[in-house]
Amino acid sequence: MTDNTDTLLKDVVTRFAPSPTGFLHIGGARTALFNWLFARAHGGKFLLRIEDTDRARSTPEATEAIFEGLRWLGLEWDDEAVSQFSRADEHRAAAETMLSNGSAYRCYATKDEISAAREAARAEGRPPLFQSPWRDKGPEDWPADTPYAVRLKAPRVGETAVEDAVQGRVSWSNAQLDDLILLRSDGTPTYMLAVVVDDHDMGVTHVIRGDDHLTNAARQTLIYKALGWETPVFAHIPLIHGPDGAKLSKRHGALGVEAYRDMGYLPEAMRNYLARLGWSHGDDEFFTTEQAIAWFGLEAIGKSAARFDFAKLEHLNGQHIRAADESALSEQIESFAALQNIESLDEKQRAMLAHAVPGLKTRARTLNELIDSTYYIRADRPLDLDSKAAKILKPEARDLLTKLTSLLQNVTRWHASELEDAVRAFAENEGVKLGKVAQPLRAALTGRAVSPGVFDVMETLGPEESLARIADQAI
RNA sequence: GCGCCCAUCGUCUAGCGGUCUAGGACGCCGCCCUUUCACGGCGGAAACACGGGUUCGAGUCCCGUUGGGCGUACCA
Repeated sequence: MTDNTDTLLKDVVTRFAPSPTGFLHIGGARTALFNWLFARAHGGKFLLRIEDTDRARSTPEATEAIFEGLRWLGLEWDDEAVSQFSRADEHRAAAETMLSNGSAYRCYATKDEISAAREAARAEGRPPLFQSPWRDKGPEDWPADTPYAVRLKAPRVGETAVEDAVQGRVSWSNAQLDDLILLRSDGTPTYMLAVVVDDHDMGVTHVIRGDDHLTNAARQTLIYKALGWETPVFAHIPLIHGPDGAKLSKRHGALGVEAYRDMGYLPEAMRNYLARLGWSHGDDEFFTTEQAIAWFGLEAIGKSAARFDFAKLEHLNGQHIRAADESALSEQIESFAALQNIESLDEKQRAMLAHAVPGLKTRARTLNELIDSTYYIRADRPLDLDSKAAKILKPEARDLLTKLTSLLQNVTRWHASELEDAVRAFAENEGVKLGKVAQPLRAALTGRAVSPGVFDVMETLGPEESLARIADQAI
């Protein structure tokens, strides 16, 4: 049983259609996630289409970055990714159909004429539309050997409405919608045409995208009508803004998803955080991807833009780190370290890591912090002490360590609890607080003033290494 | 300019006319736990943008104002 009221939807097909002009940014990732979640929630398909019709700006590197970003996020798409550019023939054929059924026409207007008309309209406070004089012309009027664009013959009266699954019914007076270009004068299809033809041919049932496309939905509805096709369900989701409420810019969140990977965020945490941005399921904040799939529905998507908040992402990431399976987390730590060109662990250290992970993971919010906290495992003797650790190891502290050594050598079972008993007894004997000996121990053992419990650290390190490190600092 | 959309704590949000002296989460503050740092637990400060309606009753419906966002290309 799920919360989805529309589970009976058959054969759901969603798609993510980025243009390969840069990395996969956070807004795109969220759009992809919603499409993926919706498809998975209904047992449908999640398709990927690369909108590469702008040849000048599209690059194969960007396409690869999008693939990689999606894979890292765990948003596997079904079927092969479609290149929109490769479908230009189909787009042109659709334009021909419209030309022949009278819903499109040849327009010979020049760029200058068009912009002059728009300027004039704007100056008079009218909608800045270009009303082509070629709209009602016939073959007898067409100039010979002159390139022309193909325009949609959009209705000039009445209104066009979009029944949007998240925005509700939104309508425009047709006087606001102009005769958009279908085919450029060089014969190449425009985005507006290509999207409609591709979504139709790919069998897309639900178009879930950013609400910056809302007006396009109205324009595209006109094209669907001209072609005699049924429109898909539209769902325009609110945009993500930067922390200052303005558009995401490079300064804050407009980073590629690989940047988040490099900052040490877990894919499952990203999915959780991104899903929660604009969508909600009651008071649930922390959830698994399986739960998100079970709960996801278009009706629970809000209408207002959300700001990206790193602090909350970090908190959620910490929660996912804590919830992560420990052996899987150990592997993630190692591959993340490799990514950062950190020397890989030897067998002994790997065993230590496995032993230490439970104590480490409650202390880290990112993989970076986790790696940092493994310093004492990867460090070679003698350890580099950070400034706080050096401060702790005053002469009297070193003196205590020296006294402690023989006692430690006699501990029969090298386990945290026995070690704790021994050290506590020692502190009591010396008439000092436990902290007076625990802190120097920590500094000697880890080179830091902060670490998991010292007795756990000693257990992880084992007697030989522990005693050696203590000896390094003892007097 | 024209069109469209949005508006609950600093942030993400719950709320779908009465159960709201507005709930949760992040962040912040305090206390507890404690060998450090975290984790965890407990408590606190913190919001219905404003003005009109409608209604017995409005955070919830309507209108306006203000603020913000998006669109307005032979880009996608």
